[in-house]
Amino acid sequence: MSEKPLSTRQQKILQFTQGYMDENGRPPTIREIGKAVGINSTSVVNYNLGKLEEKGYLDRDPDVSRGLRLTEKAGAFSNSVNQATAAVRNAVERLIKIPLAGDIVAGKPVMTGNDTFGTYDEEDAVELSRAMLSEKPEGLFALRVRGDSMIDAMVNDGDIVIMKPQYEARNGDMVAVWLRNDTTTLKHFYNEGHQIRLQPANPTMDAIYVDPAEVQIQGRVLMVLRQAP
Amino acid sequence: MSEKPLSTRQQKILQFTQGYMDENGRPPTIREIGKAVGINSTSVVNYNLGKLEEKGYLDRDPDVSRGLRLTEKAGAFSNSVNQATAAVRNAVERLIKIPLAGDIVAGKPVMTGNDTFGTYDEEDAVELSRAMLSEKPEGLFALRVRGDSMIDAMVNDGDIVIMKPQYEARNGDMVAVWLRNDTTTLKHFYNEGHQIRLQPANPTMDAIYVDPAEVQIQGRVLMVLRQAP
DNA sequence: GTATAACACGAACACTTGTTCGCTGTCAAT
DNA sequence: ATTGACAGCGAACAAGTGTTCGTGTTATAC
Repeated sequence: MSEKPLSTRQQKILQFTQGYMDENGRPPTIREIGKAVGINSTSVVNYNLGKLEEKGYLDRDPDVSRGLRLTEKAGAFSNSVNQATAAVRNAVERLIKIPLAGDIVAGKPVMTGNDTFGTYDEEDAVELSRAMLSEKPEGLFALRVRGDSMIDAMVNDGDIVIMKPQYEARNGDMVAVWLRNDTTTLKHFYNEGHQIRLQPANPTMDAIYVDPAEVQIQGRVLMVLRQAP
Repeated sequence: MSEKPLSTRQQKILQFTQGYMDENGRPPTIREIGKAVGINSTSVVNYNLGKLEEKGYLDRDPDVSRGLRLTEKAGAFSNSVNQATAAVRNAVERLIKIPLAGDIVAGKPVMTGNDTFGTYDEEDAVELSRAMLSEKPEGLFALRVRGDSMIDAMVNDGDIVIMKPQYEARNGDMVAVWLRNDTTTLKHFYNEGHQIRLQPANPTMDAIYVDPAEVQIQGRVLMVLRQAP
C-alpha cells in the first residue's frame, strides 16, 4: 500500500530534528520546531508530528517534554536527503552566474566587468553551466547587444555576449574594439604588423584594415547567447 | 590541583543519566534522576548536578527542560566504572561460600550437607577463594570440630573442615568415618581387602584395623581451616 | 456545486519541569 | 562550644512544554 509522501513542512521538521539532536544531544521542543520551520502555532506542529508518527518516521512519548524519537526510517530518509542535497550542491557548483554588466552599442566603449563587479544585481546575472566555458568564471561579464551594428559579427540585437576583460589579442580571437575613438565593433582580430585586420564573422563581408593606434581592445568574446523572445 | 572525588550519589547520577540517554534518546529530568537515585527533593538533585557541572562531568543549559549534557570526562568515568565493575564481578565469581552445617564431635555421626542445604544461614557460611579447591563448590559443606578427639588427625578443637559428601574412598583419602556405630573419626583410609586400615595423620600414632562392616564413610575431607582466636 | 478530509491557525489550558527559598543536620576546624 | 561549609530536604513558585478546542482555508471526491 503506497503511502502519501511527506509534505515539505514534514521534511523540514525531520531534517531540523535530526540536526538539533546531533548538535544539542536532546530532541527539540514543539516550539523550537515551529520556530525553525516557520510555524507559529504549536497545534500545527503537533498535527504534523502526529502525521510523521503515523507514517513511521518518529515515535512520540505523550505528556513528557522533548518526547520525540526519530526512527530508522527517518535516518534512511535523512540519508537520501543528504545524498540528494550533495547532488544538488554539485549541480549548483557546476552552475555559474556571470554579471550582466550592461549594454553593448556601437556608439559607446564597452563597460568592462571591473567597472561594475562590486555592485551588480544578482537578478541581472546570466546563468551558465560551468562546462560551457573554457575559462575560469572569475572576472567574466556579460553584455546585451543593442542595435543592428553587430550583424557583421553574426550577433543580433538582443543577444548576450560573455566577455573576458583583455587588452591584447591573439590572431583569430573575437574581440570588442573601440575603433577610431567613436565605434564599438565585434570582429576577429589579426595583427599584420604595420596594420590591424578586423575580419567580420559574416564571411560574405569584407575585412577592414586600420592603423594599430586607432584600435583599443576592450575584451575578448567567449560566448554569444541568443534566447527565444 | 586535585579535586574532590565524586560522591556515591554523584556517581549514581552519572551512570543513571548515561543509561537513560542510551535507552531513551534524551536526557532525564531532575525528577527522573531523583526517582532513580533515591532522592526525594528536586533541590538536592539540582545541588548535585551543580557539583557535577563544577567538576566538569556535565554541562547544563539553564531554564530548558532536559538541559543536561554529559561531557567526555563523564564518558571516561563511565568507562573506568565499567572496568572496575567487571573486575569486581570477576573477583566475586572467584569467591565462594560454603555452608557451615554444624559441628563434628566424636560421639555423633557427621551431618552431611544434604541434610541442611536448603536451610543454612548465609551468615554461617565459610568464604573461600575458588582457586583453593580442587573440586566444584556445589554440594560441599563445612563442619566445626568440637573436642580433642581429632588430634590424631592433626585437627584441633575449633578448626573447620571442608567436606564433600562421599560414601566410598580411595586409598589415602582422609575421610570422616562413623566407626563401630559409636564414634566419628577423621583418618586416612586404606582398604586392605579383608580389613580397613585407618591411619592417623599424626605419624607417631598407630593405625587401627577394623572390619569393613564396622565402617561407615560419611564424607571426604578437602580442607582444614584453622583461624586465629 | 456540495460534502468531506486534510491542513492550518491562535488561544487557552493542563501538566511537566527547573529554580528558589527557608530550614535542618552533620562534620571539620577553631 | 561555636562557627562555617557541605549536604540534604519539603514546598512553593515560575517558566517551559504538550494538549485541546473552536474556527478557517484548501484540496479532493463525487
